[in-house]
Amino acid sequence: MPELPEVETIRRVLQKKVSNLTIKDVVLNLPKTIDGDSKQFIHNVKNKTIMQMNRVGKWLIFELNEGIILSHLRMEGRYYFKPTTDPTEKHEHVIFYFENDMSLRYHDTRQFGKMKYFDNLEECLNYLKPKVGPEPFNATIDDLIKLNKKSIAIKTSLLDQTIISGIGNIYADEILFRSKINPMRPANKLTKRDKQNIINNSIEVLNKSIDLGGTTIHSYESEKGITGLFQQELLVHTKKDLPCPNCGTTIIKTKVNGRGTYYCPNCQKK
DNA sequence: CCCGTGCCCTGGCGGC
DNA sequence: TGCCGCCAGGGCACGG
Repeated sequence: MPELPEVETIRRVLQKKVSNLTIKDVVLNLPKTIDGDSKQFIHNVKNKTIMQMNRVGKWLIFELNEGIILSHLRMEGRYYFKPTTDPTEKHEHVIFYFENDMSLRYHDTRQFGKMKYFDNLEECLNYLKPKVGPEPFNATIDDLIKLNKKSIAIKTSLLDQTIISGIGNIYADEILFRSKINPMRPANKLTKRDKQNIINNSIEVLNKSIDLGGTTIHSYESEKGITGLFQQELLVHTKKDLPCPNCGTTIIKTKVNGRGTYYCPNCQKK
């Protein structure tokens, strides 16, 4: 489940591997992965060169010498860089073949991820604008003013990418634990200090996770054979029935808006 | 506008 | 050993 640190890790890896490579061919094994006309997509990216990799929130951006590929991994999307001669494996839905006998393969078991082509960066960013709010690194208390009108749980608000972008289910739990805020607390019941704590802890958690190459839970791999080390830094997420590292109280697992949620009932009182 | 629910999908796992 | 149902949850469509 790639969140900002995982996508950033992938961006850094791909930046080294695919920069300056020219796409000689594209094979679409699952056309619905493409948002828009899939035949047109192939035509648009063929013979283009990948100049650099960028990222906005959880969205990955391939900047071509002409045009943009925008990619969202959703739950289980991954990229593998392999020799062209390697046989196609199950769930490799989009394969880019380069001129150097290497290939980039988009692998997605659950088929939730999407790719979309844009003629230029401006169009791509305009598409993202209404979907993606500021990342915690650039967020201020004023960006959280929207929370004042929200009666929904703060955890649910943190997952709303239009308010703050890049946080997913794992980091939301970790950020709220570090901020000593109950995940079910209504967003409009937060104090100014709570909001500042959320921003500060978001920056800290995301940065630390980026440094460690992300988190690995269930299916996530930044690259075949390499797993994220932030897993070892998790304080509450996946820690059901284990003692809180802060006070020793048993960590509870519950659901908030359908999402598995872990918290310490003592440190994160309502 | 605000909010909750269900959907997309596959595979892993627990229970029997 | 096999089958069934549940769970994983990012983003979006839809309905109240």
